[in-house]
Amino acid sequence: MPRPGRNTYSDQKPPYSYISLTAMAIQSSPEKMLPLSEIYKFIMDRFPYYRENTQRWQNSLRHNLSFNDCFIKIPRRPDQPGKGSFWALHPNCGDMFENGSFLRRRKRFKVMMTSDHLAPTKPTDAAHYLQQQAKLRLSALAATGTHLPQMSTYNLGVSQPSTFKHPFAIENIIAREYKMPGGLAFSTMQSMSAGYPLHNQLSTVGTAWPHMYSTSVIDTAAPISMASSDYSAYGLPIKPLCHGGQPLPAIPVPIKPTPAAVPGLSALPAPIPAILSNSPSSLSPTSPQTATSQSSPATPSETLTSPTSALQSVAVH
DNA sequence: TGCTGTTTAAAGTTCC
DNA sequence: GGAACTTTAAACAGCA
Repeated sequence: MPRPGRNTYSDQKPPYSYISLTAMAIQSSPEKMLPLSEIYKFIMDRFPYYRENTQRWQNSLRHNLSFNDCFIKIPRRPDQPGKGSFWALHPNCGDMFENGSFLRRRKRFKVMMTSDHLAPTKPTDAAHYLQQQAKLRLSALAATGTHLPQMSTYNLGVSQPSTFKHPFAIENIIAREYKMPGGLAFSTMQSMSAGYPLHNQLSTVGTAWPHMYSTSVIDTAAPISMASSDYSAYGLPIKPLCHGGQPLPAIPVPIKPTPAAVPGLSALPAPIPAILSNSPSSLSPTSPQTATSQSSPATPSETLTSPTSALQSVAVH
């Protein structure tokens, strides 16, 4: 494995797996779905490390898209000509990274075939479901007078008109707790919800994640619409995560039962596992080793802790 | 022709 | 130490 150079911070390899990078890109789009080329673009825009050896990592990324059930291929509509399909996140893949490490998932997301005829059980059903959701998002945004660019020229900034805060939304990935040397932790999300300016935290971000291109930090400084009333203690949303009130087709399946796993859970539609899985205990700091293992030795400021998964569903009807 | 998508294989890394 | 997961490489087919 090639290691990023140490002389420059910005070209360090980000502590994210291709899965999380892809999820970030998808979540950054208003429709929560992107063509492959836009996923490439998102990653290269934000992580200079990935502006080199593009053939290598793009091949890996395509492999991940095809191989992992958490990504769903959505065919283009006739009015969306272009190459390739759109890619979306499976609605229930939100807690894949519940251990706080975006470098490695604790459990793999697997689509379960259920007998529930009300739930879309096949990937094609999920794709159709997501396509409908994308339409609804656009309709809702259009109703509020929000202009959306063409799909091919998506605004890849983090300030999206949608209020949906998926765990993979880049603002959520950035807005996580930082474990300070000595065990002191502070929550960027708490600061944000408390109305604190982001400046101090952002400077921390710039130090902690130097691999992230500076413009993305600037992007993060853009006003993030996040009503503090939407979040309870621990930064968890009060509003339930729902997908049009429909049961969701799949849940993340641990390969091995974990202590946190509830027996028989796989048989449930589990509409809000992403929230439930982010219990306060799961928000406790985890080893920073995971997040920095592939980069040069971590500095104290590079220690990462678990994300604050602030989920908020977009209001669509 | 180049991009996209799928599949297989192998090696490396991390977790339990 | 084994299992699970990630990364990388490669081959191949389909499509715009």
